[in-house]
Amino acid sequence: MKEQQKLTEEKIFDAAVAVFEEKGLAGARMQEIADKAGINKALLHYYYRTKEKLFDAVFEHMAGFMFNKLFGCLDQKLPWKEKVALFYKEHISFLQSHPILPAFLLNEINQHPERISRFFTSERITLLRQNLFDQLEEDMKQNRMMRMDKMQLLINLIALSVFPFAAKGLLEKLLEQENITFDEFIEKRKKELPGLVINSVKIR
Amino acid sequence: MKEQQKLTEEKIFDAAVAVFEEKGLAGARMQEIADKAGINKALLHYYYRTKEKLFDAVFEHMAGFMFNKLFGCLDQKLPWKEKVALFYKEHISFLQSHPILPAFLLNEINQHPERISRFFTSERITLLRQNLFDQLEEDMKQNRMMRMDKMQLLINLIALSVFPFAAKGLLEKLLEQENITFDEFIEKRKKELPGLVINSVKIR
DNA sequence: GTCTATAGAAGGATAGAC
DNA sequence: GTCTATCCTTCTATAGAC
Repeated sequence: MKEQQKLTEEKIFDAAVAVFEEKGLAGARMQEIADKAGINKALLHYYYRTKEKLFDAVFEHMAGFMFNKLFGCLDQKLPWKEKVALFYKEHISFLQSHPILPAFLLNEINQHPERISRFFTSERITLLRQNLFDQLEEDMKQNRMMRMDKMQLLINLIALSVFPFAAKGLLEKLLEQENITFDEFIEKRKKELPGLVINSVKIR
Repeated sequence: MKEQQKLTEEKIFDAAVAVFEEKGLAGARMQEIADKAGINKALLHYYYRTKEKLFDAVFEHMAGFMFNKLFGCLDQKLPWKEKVALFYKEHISFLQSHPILPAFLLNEINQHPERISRFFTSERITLLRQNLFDQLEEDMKQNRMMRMDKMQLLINLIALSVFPFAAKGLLEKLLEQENITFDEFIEKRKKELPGLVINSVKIR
């Protein structure tokens, strides 16, 4: 009954997450999702009507997961240096648990940018300004860091952590030649990035 | 005759580049490529046999285009500071002319990493070591820059320029709220990145 | 709620005329 | 070399029994 239904719907959803993450909307097959969930195709449509609707549910969930986590780290009330340290610690650990999530999201967003409008509301941006940009402005005014465009700084912060995951396939090929694993590379990165970023905006 | 054949094959190829770049292998439709080339589906198969083979030709060409340009900038015999300046000038200008190329390549590489083995040979890596890493090692030894992992530094360099393009759809949504266009954002970035990167590895 | 069987559409590929 | 017409597989979606 209710309990069993929950389980089936969940099994479908989890299988859909796995397949969509790996293959994307266009490349995913309903049959593969059904197989992975241990049920048949008809049940997918019973619970989610269409492939698109199933994908929407998956995308919505994963995008929320990612962005809430990301903004969550940046919203903390902490001095700049500590905020950077916390951000990379938390955020990269999150990415290590979900290594192909960035590639999936970036690709689907490029395909249909309107999908994320709901996550980048003006309220969300206002919050970002209050919790991050105002703080940076204060630090710059006090000469505690180099004056620079705050949005550029935010993108730098994110690029340095997210890009290696978005380019995981490429990076692994590159690292193969150096006899180092992706995980080792990321682990080292997690330690080095905070110092690097703080250094990059230091006034000498 | 020969001349006309060249033109048709070229029209197909160009149309295929446009459609595959936008939709990816799985999302692209032979019909759309044919329409864009101004011919019919049958001709696609006459020239390229299968969708896969057409895609292979497109991918091979675009990947070569991207990586040759990228490594080309880094191979120059120039002091570190000038190399960084040249790299961002050349490389970002290239990306501005091909803004959706990174997203396309990264996605297809994640889907089939073996496709790029041919571009990351041990010879190519050896060249990179000689032309970039050895130089960095020398600069570090002379205390002209902070000691750090050279591969990490290379990825930082690339992440900062490539990520905004790989995340173009997302970034545009974010910038919308700030009333700034993607192009303006990139133009500013092109000016600011060299100083930032050099600063980030400076010894104080 | 879950299954089997199948409809129906889409898309890749080919045959054959010109 | 190029076209029209069509085949055939794949995939989404539904009908209907249990």
